[in-house]
Order: sequence, then C-alpha cells, then structure tokens
Amino acid sequence: MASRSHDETSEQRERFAPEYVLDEQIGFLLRKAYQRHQTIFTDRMIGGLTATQFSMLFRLVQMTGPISQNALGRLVAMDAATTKGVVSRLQAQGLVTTERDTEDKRRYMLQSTAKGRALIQEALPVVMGITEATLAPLTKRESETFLRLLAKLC
Amino acid sequence: MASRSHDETSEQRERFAPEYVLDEQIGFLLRKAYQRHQTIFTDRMIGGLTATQFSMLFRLVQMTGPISQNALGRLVAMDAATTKGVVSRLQAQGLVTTERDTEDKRRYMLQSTAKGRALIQEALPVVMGITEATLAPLTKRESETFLRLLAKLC
DNA sequence: TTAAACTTGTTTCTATACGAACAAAAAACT
DNA sequence: AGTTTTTTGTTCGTATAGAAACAAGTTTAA
Repeated sequence: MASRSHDETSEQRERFAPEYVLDEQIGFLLRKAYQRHQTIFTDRMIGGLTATQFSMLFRLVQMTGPISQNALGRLVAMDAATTKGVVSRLQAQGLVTTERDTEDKRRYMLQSTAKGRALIQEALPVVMGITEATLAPLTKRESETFLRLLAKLC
Repeated sequence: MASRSHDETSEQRERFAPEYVLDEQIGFLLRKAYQRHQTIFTDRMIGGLTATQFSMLFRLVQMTGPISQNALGRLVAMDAATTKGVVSRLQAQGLVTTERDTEDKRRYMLQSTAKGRALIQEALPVVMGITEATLAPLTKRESETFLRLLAKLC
C-alpha cells in the first residue's frame, strides 16, 4: 500500500474522470494569467488605453506610412469585426485618423495623429513596468524560458 | 561593424522607443496564445459548451453538495457579473439547477443535473484532446516547464 | 440592540472577440 | 469581356470580462 499515491475516493472518481485536474489545464491557466495581466495593465496604464488599444496604436505609430484598417488588424491578431471597434474608439479619442484610399475605394487608410504618437511615447516606460510586474513572479531566467515557449504556442 | 547587430534604422527608432518589441511582450503573447486555445476549444467541443462554461460546469459536477452562485464563480476565477451570465446559459441548457437557500435568503444554491453530469463525462476525452492540441507545439518536457511557470503567473 | 460593514446577487455600461451574412470593389480566371 | 473569387469593411448576434451602482439580507461591532 505504501507505493500507492491515490486514496479510495480519488481512485473511485478516476474510474469515471481519469486524471483531469482543471487547475492544471493550459486553457484554465491561460485565462487566469491573462486576466491578471489585464488587471495590472488597466491599473497602471495612462490615457485610459486598454491593452488591445495600446497594441494597435503602437503598431500604427511604428508604421512608416498609412495602412488599411484590416491590414493593421492582422498585424495585431484581431479580426475585422474586432478591429472596427478598436479603431473607432482610437479615432474617437483623436489618436488615429482614417481616410478613404483613392486607389482602392474599399479601403480606409489609417495614420496615427501627433497626439497618438505622443501618448505612445509617454506610455512606453509605463508598459515596460507592466511587463515587469506581470513577470515579477518569475526569475529572469524563468521569464526568458517562459516567453520562448509561450511564443511557440501562438 | 561586424559586432553590431543593429542597423541605422532600428538605431534611430530606439532613440525614441527604447527596446520595446510588441511581439515579445507577455501581454501580447498571452492574448494570442489564449485566442489560439479558444479556437481549438470551440472547434472541438461537443454540446456547444464554451471553455468558460465547461470550467464552471466541471467544477460544479465535482462538488459533493450544492454551492452558491458567487462561491462557484470564485472557484473558477469569475466575478459575480460574469458568473451570472454563465450560470444563466448553463441553466437555459438544462445542465444546472438553482434553488433559493432557506438559511441565507440571498443565496441561490446550484447543482448539476444528470444531463450536465453526462455531458461532462462525454466531454472529458474531448477536453483532454484539446489540451493536447494546444500544447502540441511543445515537447513533453517543455509542456511541463511551461505549465509550471504559467501557474506561477496566476 | 442598534448601527456599520460586508456579502450576495442583479443590472447597466463599456470593451474585447468571433461567427455569419452582407455589399461594394478589386483581382483572377476563362 | 464576362464570370468567379477574393478582399475590404460593416452589421448583427452571442459570449466573456470587469467596473459601478444598487437592493436585500447577514454579520460584526459598538
């Protein structure tokens, strides 16, 4: 009996539910970790930018020229419907401008405004702190390992 | 010059945006990895259960007795407002029953139905496959490392 | 015991996130 | 040229997710 790690109760449970521990599942943990990060982000970010809005605006600010709405969405892994909402809110805050493309009349070409670029500059040290705070439970070495493996899961 | 890893362009960019690569940030990667998992989950799951609904129903099925709505929510890391919606949808599908507590008249006590329990049993091999598919880009050893570190970030 | 503080659950608001259906325009193909 | 397919963007519906404000009931403390 000394070699058996399961008691009668879990033994019986596993006859029906073999070895599925919710708190160890990748999906459950990803949701919780993402939630924690979102909380940290919302608490610290300036200008009322959400994490999603920051990602999109940051990408746009880094562009050399204008880019279409859907193309920008793809660069930050958002589908067209989601992109539409995020862009609208950035536009409403005066961080982004949209203009009809003359060549392709379906397209809206997006550009960041001076206000948008200034906000990103101001936010940079803040988001670095957010990254640091999110990774705080890990050592430097663990963080590097984690990020490397996480990137493989995307 | 051979020892320098940066070209003129990135050199100039970093004068304003020091060393912040969006695609390497924990928040950006967590969102993408979570999205990928959600896609896998939705594609494979039976009974139309979402990942969130599955988590909550699974927890409830594992309970020995009834539990209050908010308490169940806390067990799966959902706030009261979110819990309310998820429970309503589970109830609408006949997977869960709610009953007023006689002792504490604020409370709704929840219990899984036979249908709910049967669905969880049927879903178990499916969700194991989902976990496996999500972790497929990693080796066994990498998966263990990743899950250990991910748990620390929750 | 009465008042203050907390808990439980609800509703409303805002913000992702995606599927599906759609119109308009562009591109590819026959 | 004319047809088919694809791309771009929109709208609608559903599902998390959390903040805020609220009512009702319970617990704690003075």
